Amino acid sequence: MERLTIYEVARRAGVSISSVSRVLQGKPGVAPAKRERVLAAVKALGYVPNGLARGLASSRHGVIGLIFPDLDDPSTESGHETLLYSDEIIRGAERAARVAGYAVIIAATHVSGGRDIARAIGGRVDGLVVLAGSIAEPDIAALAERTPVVLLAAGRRARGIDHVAADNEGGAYAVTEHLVGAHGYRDVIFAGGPAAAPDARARFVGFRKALAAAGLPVPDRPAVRGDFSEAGGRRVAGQILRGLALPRAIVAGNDQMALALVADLTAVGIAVPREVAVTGFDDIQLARLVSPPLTTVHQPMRELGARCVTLLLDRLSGDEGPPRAVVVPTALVVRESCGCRAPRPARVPIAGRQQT
Amino acid sequence: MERLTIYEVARRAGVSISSVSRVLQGKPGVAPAKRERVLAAVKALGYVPNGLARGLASSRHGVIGLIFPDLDDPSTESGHETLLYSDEIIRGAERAARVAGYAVIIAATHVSGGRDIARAIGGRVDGLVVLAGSIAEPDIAALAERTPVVLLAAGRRARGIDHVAADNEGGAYAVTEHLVGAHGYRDVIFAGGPAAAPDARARFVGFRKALAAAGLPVPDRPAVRGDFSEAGGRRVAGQILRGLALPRAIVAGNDQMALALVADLTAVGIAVPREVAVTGFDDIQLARLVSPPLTTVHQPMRELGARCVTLLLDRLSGDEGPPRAVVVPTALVVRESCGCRAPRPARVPIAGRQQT
DNA sequence: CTGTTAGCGCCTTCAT
DNA sequence: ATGAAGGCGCTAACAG
Repeated sequence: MERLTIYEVARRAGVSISSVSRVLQGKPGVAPAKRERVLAAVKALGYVPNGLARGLASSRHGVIGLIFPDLDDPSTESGHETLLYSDEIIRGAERAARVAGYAVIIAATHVSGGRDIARAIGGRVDGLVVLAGSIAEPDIAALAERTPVVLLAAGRRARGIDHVAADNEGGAYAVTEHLVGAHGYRDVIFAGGPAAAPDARARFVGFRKALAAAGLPVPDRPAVRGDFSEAGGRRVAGQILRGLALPRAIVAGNDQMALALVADLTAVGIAVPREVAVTGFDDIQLARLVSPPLTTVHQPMRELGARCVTLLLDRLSGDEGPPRAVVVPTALVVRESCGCRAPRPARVPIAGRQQT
Repeated sequence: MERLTIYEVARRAGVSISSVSRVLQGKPGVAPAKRERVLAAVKALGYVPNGLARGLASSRHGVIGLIFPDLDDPSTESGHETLLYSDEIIRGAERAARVAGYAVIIAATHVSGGRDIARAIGGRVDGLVVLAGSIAEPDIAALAERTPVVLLAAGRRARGIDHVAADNEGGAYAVTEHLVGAHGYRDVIFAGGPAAAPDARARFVGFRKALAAAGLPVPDRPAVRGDFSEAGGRRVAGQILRGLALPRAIVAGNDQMALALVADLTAVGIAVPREVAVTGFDDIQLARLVSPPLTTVHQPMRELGARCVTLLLDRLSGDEGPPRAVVVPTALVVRESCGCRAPRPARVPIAGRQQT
């Protein structure tokens, strides 16, 4: 692990470091022969330019920071379903970044709050993608003054900050419409998420609009409310079973709740979707594995991550326009929990079953 | 976003840049009064040291690289269950790193293979944590020559490279023993993962040992084999239903397969666990949401990520000892798919059900 | 305790 | 087309 610098390469190739630098950056103005020799030397030595020095000299980090909430931290607004997808978001962001020659650095906000992350990665990135809930709004604003920032999935778009979000309202509208339209259910309720969560609100809005469009009575607020977690779903199930009249269909605020709902409903002998239809939101992996497969709304997490990065890159390359708000479309995924009959994979007849 | 350097802070505080530097690094040897003034200036200016310059000067990036396979890339050994957890791994790694003052940079390997990532982040990290399957072994070896590398979840520990893995064998042993011991099942089969996957093999080994310990016949290879994916699980279900005699219990190579198995078995009217018990491996979130809740083996993904980082940090701080192989314990999670009766949450009697 | 002075490794004018 | 030389912002000896 000896130090290997551009000087070494230059010496090996018998040229000046300038030429090496030029070749490495693919800049023109280097004789083909020389270029070959440099390349050969680089390969022979296994030389990789020092990103630090390179960045310092060009005053460009080549790195984008990704800030997301610390899941284990009880003080953060956790339970937010977005968290479940940070993996996908990260991948989407990473890919978009790499295409543009950027790396992605990640940081989870800690208890201490947003001030920390400034120190943690503030000095080593060109820009930041901040997941909603990871940093308090005032802190974000402060951050945004010194660094380009794109907010992901925040509700009310912070003033003056670029913003990317999934079309929660449209998605909720779509499922609800499917329920009342395609299936003709009239008694449909919404199992909401945390009152504070922007996504949860947007979904409820979509739900109401769909109801209104169908000429059905529009509730002022969710019939029941969970917290986007499995526990929330169970609690909601309890509420429904205990007090409410059983509705014909339930639009759950997210898949986790929907799944828990289905589980608890089924456990007490209520058939889903025959007696009660249930839909989710997010399209988590197991939504299609459970029985019945969950009809839900797909969130393009990867694309969300990617869009954040491209937006950020635009800013980095000098885009000075007014703050943008990008809405990434969601998609209705019809499976069976709504009452539809999806084509099931052919079942092979059972061959031999010994024991019982 | 004007440039703000240490000089500005020094001027504002009426001291030399050295003092500012010392204060910022928490080094001793600065008069309390001066220290205060510096801190005040820093805060007033909102100064954040440039990580690039800092790194260059101290020849320490303060960054750890995390390499994992690109999921969408068909050429990578995907379907590997570890991938499902990269999120958890990342979080574990990030936290451990942050505690030590390091940031984490991530990169997914692309089709092009491992050579790329060297350029991508090679020059900007102090060390690398490489998830198995993301880079071909020879490339890893090459990498490890220039940078400290820790391998995560690789099978045969590459020669001379630090290595961290979950106790797959022990976990498989534990579930299997539970099945044959606690439940007394004798006809137990193993639904394997990809033949090449090291984890899959280790789990099979544990399975066999448990069988041997119980005095049962030990198969040479998995009765059926999937690929760790949901599709794999379905395929396995097909095989079992079609050709094999139905066993009393199935130890699936991972949760995804187990879940798909349960779904397909149930779909054709086979009761789980009454007729066939099924167990998984990994303990993914929904393992406990499905019905019946899945008995499985918990993989401490977060801890795996953290251990990789701490191991790496040891190396970075000069540990020159022989390569280490850390095995992180797994844990049996008994739920219901094995035939156990977990305490179910109390069911509230149904209040009012209108429509049917 | 404090300030001065070299670099860290590379990019980038600027001459040649 | 090519090389020489001056920073980029900071840390780390080194003198005071």
